[in-house]
Parts: sequence; structure tokens; C-alpha cells
Amino acid sequence: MLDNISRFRRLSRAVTTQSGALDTSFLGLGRPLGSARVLNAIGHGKTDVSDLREYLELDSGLMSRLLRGLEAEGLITVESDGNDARRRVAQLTPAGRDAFNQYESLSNSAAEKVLTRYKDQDSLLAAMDLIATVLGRDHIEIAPVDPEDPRIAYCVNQFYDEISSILGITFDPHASGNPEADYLRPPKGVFLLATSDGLPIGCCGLKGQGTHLGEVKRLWLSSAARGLGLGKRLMDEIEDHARKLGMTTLQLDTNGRLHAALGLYRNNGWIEIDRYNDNPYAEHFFEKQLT
Amino acid sequence: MLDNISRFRRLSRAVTTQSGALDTSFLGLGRPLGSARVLNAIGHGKTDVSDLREYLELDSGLMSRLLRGLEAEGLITVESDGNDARRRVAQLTPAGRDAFNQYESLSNSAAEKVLTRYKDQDSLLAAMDLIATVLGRDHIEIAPVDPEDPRIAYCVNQFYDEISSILGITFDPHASGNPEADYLRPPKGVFLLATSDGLPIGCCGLKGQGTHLGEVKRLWLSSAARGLGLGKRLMDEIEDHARKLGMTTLQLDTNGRLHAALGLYRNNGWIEIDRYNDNPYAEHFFEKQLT
DNA sequence: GAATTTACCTGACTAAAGTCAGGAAAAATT
DNA sequence: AATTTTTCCTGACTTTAGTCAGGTAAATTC
Repeated sequence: MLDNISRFRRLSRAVTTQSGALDTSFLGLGRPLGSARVLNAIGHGKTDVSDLREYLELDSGLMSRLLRGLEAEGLITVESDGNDARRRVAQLTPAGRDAFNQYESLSNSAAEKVLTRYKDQDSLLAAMDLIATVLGRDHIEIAPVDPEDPRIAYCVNQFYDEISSILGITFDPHASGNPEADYLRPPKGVFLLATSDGLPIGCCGLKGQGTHLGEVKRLWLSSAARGLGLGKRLMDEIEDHARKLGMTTLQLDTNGRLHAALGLYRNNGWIEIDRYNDNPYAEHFFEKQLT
Repeated sequence: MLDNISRFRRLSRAVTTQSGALDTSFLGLGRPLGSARVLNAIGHGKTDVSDLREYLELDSGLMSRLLRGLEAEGLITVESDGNDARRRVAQLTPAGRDAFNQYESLSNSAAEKVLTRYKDQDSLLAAMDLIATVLGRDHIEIAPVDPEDPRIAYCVNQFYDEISSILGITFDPHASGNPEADYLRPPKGVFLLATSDGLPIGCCGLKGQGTHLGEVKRLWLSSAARGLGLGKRLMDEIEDHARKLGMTTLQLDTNGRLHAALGLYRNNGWIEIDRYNDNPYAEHFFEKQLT
């Protein structure tokens, strides 16, 4: 009915109106929006003045004045950085922490109000994750984390849930979980986690034994993250890590019903090989020579 | 992983950043944001000055000055309303239309850029519809429209598609479509359309024969609009219209697999009665006395 | 060790946004 | 017909946001 672009712009209007209301209520606490933004950014851990300036895209003169204002109100302190005395670091005072918490609870109650007025919260949240991930695609971060990090546990649980429902079986995640951790962290292997503004949206493990051979395990992308080329990015980074760990050959196994994964491997230089293990759920086996 | 409220706030950040970028580019056309907003609102059909003021939440003094500015630039004309000479109405001049179109194409290309970088556009758009509808719940409009309005055709097609997939059959929408139109528009009946910021999200027809008996037909809600109490709102308005049309009894038929609809009827004073027609897909028959 | 760069600050500005009191004209109410 | 209300306007403000040209001290580069 409406064309696609109108539908997108409709979303923008809805959210802008919503966050416009939030801005106004920020003003309701009696502080100009500029100062409120700075206070919030500091509260969220952006303490370096130069970080703040970059994040809020403010002129250094304006930034300086806003900081002086918050200092005069007794909400922050600004001190020189120990390592580089040119740089300055802002900290919330107890009064500043209070003010920050007021803004936080305002934001949270605004969010809660929207969430509670819809019955099917799960699909609403899934829709939000999808859109926020697509809009923030340029800000997806991939970083190595410990295989026993709780965020990895979350991803791997999602991974097994999906496998189970696709294959119509029940996996016990813990059966093959922890014992492998040592092979999935340096110096033998690595585990990569992809996050979008804090939300885990994908992972991929590289299992090594200290030899030239490595195995790719547990490549998972949240439904919000599919179609963005993240699978390829994760695999590329896994290969980089493999090279640095001295590996020359990578292997992996997968099930024939995971079409997206099969396509990813086939289009990126993986060659199908004979079965190399007795995993009953694996139907396809691939290998890639690293050059 | 992230709690629900963080997930909502993540969406706000993503969209705000996005529309912040758009605001900046609006400024790129060399006009302050305030004037640009007014020009856009006028271009989108908000021509009454009082409407504009309410929509943009501007002080009347500020509004007035912005209008004078746009007038001085030759982008708009402001005239008195014929019906109420206190009110004033703004119109774009050809130059104003040009400027408006520039903003439009900027917005559209920003929207297009986001949409084209995601493969599965349908689910992305569905997610956007859902969120925009939930956020804009207070702005859902219900209004009578002609049963042959293309927006009704869109809704009814969706309705038959869903029925077909739920019941596993294929309906031919046109078989029972147009011939009924006369019974679904005044003076015999009515057709209500629910829209959220322009997007059709639900409909309901009331079929009459000029007697005291009316029949409720084609109650449909888009998936984005479920869980918001819109079904009840539509039915309530249908009853109001029925009373005005002189009806005292309403009837309807439905299928047992449409659980939400059955619940709606049972909770709102409808009494199950014996079969009153030979519709092969109808399994439940209801009646309601209007008081 | 001199020159340059970086990080932040200050002062002097302009532009934009928002507020407030009042006032004129038309419409609605009494 | 008198009063009140509504709608919009104007003028005189204040606040906020943003810009720009220096200036100082620390760090880096040559």
C-alpha cells in the first residue's frame, strides 16, 4: 500500500516523535539538552574529554564551556590524565551520579511504557533488534573474547536451540561445551564475538591443538544480523587469527539444512571433503587451505 | 542478554543517530532546522497554522516569525481561511514546492540507502511497521471510507490471504467482492478503515439491507496492529454506526481457527447462535442486540 | 633542543530557538 | 449588544547552540 520508502520514513517519524518527547522530558529536569547529553555520556563511561567531544560531535570551545557549567553545578570533576597531562578526564561527583540516575530512570520508564503496551513483547523486541542492527551496521564490532564469557554462552545456547528446532532433535549444550574451552582460547584457538551497540549478534569459534590444523566451530548469527554480510566478516577474521596462530589448513562440518551456511562456505573458497569425524548431525565437511 | 529496556533504548539510539544525520543534512540545504521543519510540514499537508503549531509544538510567536521568514523567502503564501477569518492557511509557492521536493528527495535517498543494504527487505519492513504502529498507537485513526477504496481492497486481499493460508484453501477475493459494495456504504452500511500515520492496519465492514438487521464482515488487523486493542475499537465504532443506521441486531459468522476473533466476540457481548447462512467456511455464528 | 603538534581553554562573537506580555480582529457565548 | 474566547500577530526579551581566533602547556617530532 505505502511504498517501502514511506514505510521507512514512517518509522523515523514515530521514533523521532517518541525521542523528541524524551528530549523534552530531559529538559523537564531543568538542564539544557547540551549539558544533559554531556552528563549522560559521562555517566555511560565516556570520561575522556576528547572521547566526549568526538562522540557528541561538539566544538572544543562549546565542550569546554559545558564542562565548566557542570563543574560549577558540582556535578562533575575534571582532572588531568596521569599518562598524558594534556588530556583531561571527567568524573561524576555523587551529586552528578544522582542527576545521571534521574535521566536514566526517565529513559527507562519511557522505554517501559512503550514495551508494556504491546502484548507480544518477544516479537516487538525482535523487531527492534533487527532494525537497530541494520541501522547500526557500520558500528558492528567483532572482538576475541574468552570462550567461557557469558555472552558466548548466550550465543551458543541460541545456536543449539536453532539447530535443535531445525533438525527436530534436542541437544544438550553442556555435553560438548566447557571441556573444549582450552582449545578455543589463545594460544591454541580463538572465539570471536560480534556485538552491535552491546547486543551479541553473532559468534564463531576456532579450535586448535597447537598444530597447523584448525577447526571452525559454532558459527552463529542472530536473526537480526542476517543479510548484512556479517557471516563473511566473521569467517575472514577467523582466517586472519588462524594464520597468526600458525595454522595452514582449516576444516569444518555442517548440516545440509543450514543453507545459508553452506552457501557461505562454498562461495568463499571452502572445498567439500570426505567425512573426517563421527558427528551424527554433520552431513557436509569442508576444508580450506590458508595462503 | 541485554534486558528488554536496554534493547528498546538501543533502537532509540540507532534511529536518533540516523535522523540526527538527516537533520544535519537538512541544515546542509542552508535553512535553519526550524524553518525546514515548517516547510516540510506544510508540504505534507499541514496547511492550517494552528495544526502546524500543534504538530510541531511551537510557541505561536515563534511559529509566526518562521512563517514570515518563509514568506519573505517567497516559499509560502499565508491567507485567511474562508470559513473562519481568524484562522490562517499556508500554501507552498512553486519555489516552495521546489525546496520541499529537495528535502523530500534527501529523506528518500537516506531511507533507500538503509533499505538496500539489507537482503530480506520484507521482514525489515514488517519490523518497521510493527514498531511504528506500537509507538504511534495513540495516533491510530479510524474513519469510514468507501468499500471500493483501494486501501480497502489492500486490506481485504490481506484478509483473504490469511484466511486462505490458515484454512489451507484458496479464496477468490473478487467472487464475493464488488457486488456487495452497495450494502457496505451509506445509507445501508459502512466500511471502516484504521490507519496509523497513513499505513492501513485494519478494517471492518458493516453490511446492511436498510432493515433493523446488520452483518459484520471482514474484520481484519495487520500483524503489526495486533495486541493493541484495535479490534475492540473497530467493533465499538461499528456498533455506533449500526445504531445510527437504525439497526438493532448485528450478526456475524467466523471460523473456529481464528482464535483471536472468537475471543473478541465472546468478551464483548456477542452470543453464539445457530447457523444462519450456508457459508462453507463459517463454523461459528454470533449475534448481538444493540441497546 | 627547537619546532611542531595535540589537547584543552578563553573571550568575543553570531545565529537560532524559545519565552512572555500585550494587542487586534474575528467568532462564539451570554 | 456586551462579554469572553480564539487565533494570530508583534516587539522585546533570554537562553542555548554554535563558530572562530587566539593562547597555554604538554607531548611529539625533527
